[in-house]
Amino acid sequence: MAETSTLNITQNLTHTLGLAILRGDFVDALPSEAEICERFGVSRSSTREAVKMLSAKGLIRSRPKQGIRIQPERNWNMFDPDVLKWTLVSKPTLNLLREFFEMRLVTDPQAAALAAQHALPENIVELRKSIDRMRDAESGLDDSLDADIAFVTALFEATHNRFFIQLIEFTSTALRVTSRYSNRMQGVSFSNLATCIAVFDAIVQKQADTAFELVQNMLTQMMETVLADT
Amino acid sequence: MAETSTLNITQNLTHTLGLAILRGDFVDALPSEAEICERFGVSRSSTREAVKMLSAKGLIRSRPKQGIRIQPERNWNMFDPDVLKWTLVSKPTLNLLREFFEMRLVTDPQAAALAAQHALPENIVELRKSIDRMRDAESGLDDSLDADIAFVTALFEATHNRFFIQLIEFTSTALRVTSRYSNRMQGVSFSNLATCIAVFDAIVQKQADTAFELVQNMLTQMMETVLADT
DNA sequence: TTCATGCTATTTATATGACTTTTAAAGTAG
DNA sequence: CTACTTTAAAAGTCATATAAATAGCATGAA
Repeated sequence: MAETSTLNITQNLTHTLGLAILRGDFVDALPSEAEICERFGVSRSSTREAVKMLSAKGLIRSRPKQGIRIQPERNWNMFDPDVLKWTLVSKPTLNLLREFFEMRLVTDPQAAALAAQHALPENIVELRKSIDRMRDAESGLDDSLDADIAFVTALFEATHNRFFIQLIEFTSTALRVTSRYSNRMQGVSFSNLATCIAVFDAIVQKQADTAFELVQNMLTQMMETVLADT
Repeated sequence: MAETSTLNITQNLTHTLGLAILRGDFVDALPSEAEICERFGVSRSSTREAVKMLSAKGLIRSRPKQGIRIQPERNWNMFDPDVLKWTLVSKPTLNLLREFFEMRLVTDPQAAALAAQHALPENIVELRKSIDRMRDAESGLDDSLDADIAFVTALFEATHNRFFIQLIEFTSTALRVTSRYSNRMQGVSFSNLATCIAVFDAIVQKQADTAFELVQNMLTQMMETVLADT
């Protein structure tokens, strides 16, 4: 978690409206600025700032006379951690999980392969640390989810590709939210310690193909478990 | 293009500041709100709204007393079309192109495979239309870049996976910007008409593996051409 | 010294009101 | 029926006042 602070008014309104949009509470437009102010008891400044934030994430668009209209889903920035979180919280369907896995099944094996090619000593250090944490987690000395996320983080950082690195937030947000909301997802990430060690070894030895296949197999198996009774 | 309107003050400031951040004009913090107002001759409302937009994209974070600080690059939402555009415009390096291709080399073949599995009749119609446009483009009756983007769009829509669909904006933004700023990228997308037709056929016949390989080969070849003299 | 506690000044956060610009839709002239 | 004009609704912009958060300093006790 670590989200220390009490959210301020603007942040609060942003989350409330964002979640409401994702939940489908509004058909194709939001109430006018004035009405939002009244309904939520906040000033126009805060309302406008919240609207700007949601615009920046592609959810809405506001224009004079037309009001605040919801954008077609294509424009929603699904890789934005907030948007992803609102999506997962509001519609945690099996279908969404399937789509999420379809994406990871592409990105994660390739991340492992790129890591094997581009990893620097400091990346190896981080990977080793995360493996240690996973080992600790097995004996209850560390949190399993946090350890998994640390491994994914170290793995993706080792690719030295900014687009893959961006996916760290994507993946960890999804893991955190789903693990909190769905029993089905408990412990579903890189929980297999033995395989992770094998991936680590492959990366150290710069065996990209091996790393690729190990991760691919691990995810395929995981996906089958999670989506078993579709 | 089609971006009809003159940008308003807030949008303008957002782009100016966003680009400046990506260009590295600010070390680790932006000037204070008050100073931004003065320097750009805009009101505080507009300044704050622009700041909120950039915060929503993960570029900055503003807190009382601390001011407006630039976030670590990990938090930047690279899949946001604006952020991607600013990145490409400000640092169109060969390395960035490499990273972009590494990503497409993973997503596009898998998109083709998923399209073969999940495409509905309407998706086939759109794919066919885009192929027609590419054919037109060859004889100068249509714009080659637009036709390519139409193909990518139809392809990714056919996956029926919202994360892949999100990548449409990512890919088309990158194609549009790079083709405008770099001669090296001229005509670099799906320009090979014959292969695209083959991909289309594979999708129609639900041959996921074939579609996957065709796209992968096409992109690999394209990548080698573009990154030839690294 | 060293650590905690309270003060202060700076910067963003919030609220309010006035005015401007954009634009969909109604109205009007031809 | 078309093309132009008017109107009014809603967001866009500006200015100002006040509140809240907080980094850094100062003060004082152990």
